[in-house]
Amino acid sequence: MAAADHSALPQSAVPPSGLTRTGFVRTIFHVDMDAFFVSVEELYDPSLKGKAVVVGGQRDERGVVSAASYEARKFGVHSAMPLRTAAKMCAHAIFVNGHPERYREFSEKVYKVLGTFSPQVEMASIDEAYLDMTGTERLHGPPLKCAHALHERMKAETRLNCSVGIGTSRLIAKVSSAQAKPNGVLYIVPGQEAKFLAPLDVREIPGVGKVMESHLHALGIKKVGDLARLEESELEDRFGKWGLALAGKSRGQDAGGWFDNEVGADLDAKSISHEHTYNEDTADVNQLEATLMRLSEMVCRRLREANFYARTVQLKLRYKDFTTITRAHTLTSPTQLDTEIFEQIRMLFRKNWKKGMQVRLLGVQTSHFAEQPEQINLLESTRQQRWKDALAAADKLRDKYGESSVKLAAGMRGTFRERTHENPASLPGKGKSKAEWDKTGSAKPDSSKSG
DNA sequence: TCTGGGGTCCTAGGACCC
DNA sequence: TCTGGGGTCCTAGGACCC
Repeated sequence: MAAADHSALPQSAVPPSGLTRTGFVRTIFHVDMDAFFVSVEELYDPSLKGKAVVVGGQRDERGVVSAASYEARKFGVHSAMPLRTAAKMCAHAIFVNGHPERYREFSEKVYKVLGTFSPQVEMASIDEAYLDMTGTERLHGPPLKCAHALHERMKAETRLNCSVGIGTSRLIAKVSSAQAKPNGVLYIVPGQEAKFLAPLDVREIPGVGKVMESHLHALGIKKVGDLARLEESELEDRFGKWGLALAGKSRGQDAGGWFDNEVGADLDAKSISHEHTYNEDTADVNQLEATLMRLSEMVCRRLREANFYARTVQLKLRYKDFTTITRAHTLTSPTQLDTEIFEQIRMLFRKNWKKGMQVRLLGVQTSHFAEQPEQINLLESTRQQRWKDALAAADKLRDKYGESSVKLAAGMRGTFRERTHENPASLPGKGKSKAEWDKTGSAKPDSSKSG
């Protein structure tokens, strides 16, 4: 593609300057809950209020911070920081284990409140959402008034604070909600997008992380305004497709990829995975394969819930020194059966694990989903049906009595050993273990389940 | 400071086909 | 013997987000 041929840019779905195809200015809200995990924990334990709180695990554990209270942030603690680092920076902080069920529950409450303002709601993660409020002025009044009403209703219904950003694109809404934090509302008037963005650090643009930031800094580009002054063709030459999107973003446009989707468009999951990091590295084959069995089961269970059949199975293997490999295999016939997924995973593991090498993390990922597997011969399919029935029954038991109540015989041997000394919390009667954190809540809440 | 878990999207090379 | 290009699928790795 010629660099100057901008007609090929991916801007057809949303024309520049926030106009819809029919010519109206789009009004997008981005609603972001303030310190979501911490705030939910405070509702369960009010004594945490106003204190330095770190959610994600205990101070001496292998792991990272999921969320930190504003009090803890004053000491430099932020999410994704190792727990042990956080403990050093903020010795008096209170460390709290995460409770994903609680967050999912509150996420659904949030979703319900948002649904009373617009039919086009899209949960972008467990604690943030986009709303298309285009054309709702008659019903809800002008954007700022509406946003304040939303803010109040959210507080009344969930006892949680949020921040709201309003703009003519997802990008502007998202960036402005971040500027509005905490507990604020910010409206970027149509036409003022570039002016609003110009003084911000390039890092404020969603999609610009550590690496891109340092590339840009090397070019002397620090602020979004610097970026906007550059020629699109130069950005494209240097950074390819991404550079082109970046040029659009610097002017406030939803250029390319997911950003161009209509708000609320139904996006099917592309992959389902589970992984586990050991508290202590191990080279014990039994323990390793038992973990792979357990991860395969967890993944397959979710495949069945979603009625997906996976064609591609991927093993993730991280050694003591943090070097990480992934090895994938694509099946001729898609599946959602524990035994078949595990068989592939175990083959990949045996072929690629360097025997005796200490392992830090194992992961199982499935992707390339199909609705139904191609039908194979009759004998094979009745055999599979029996497995399916058995697994459905097992899923039900797990719902009733907990994740650890049912085990397939093949996974028994090493599994028991692993569970007893590495993971006592997952024994019957002790509730869900941290290892079984299941962030399905990060996807859009499933209204068919909740209502 | 010693680095979680669940995702998405992009790149790049090789195989294979037309 | 030299010389193609395009398209699609698969795999591995990496940046990024919450």
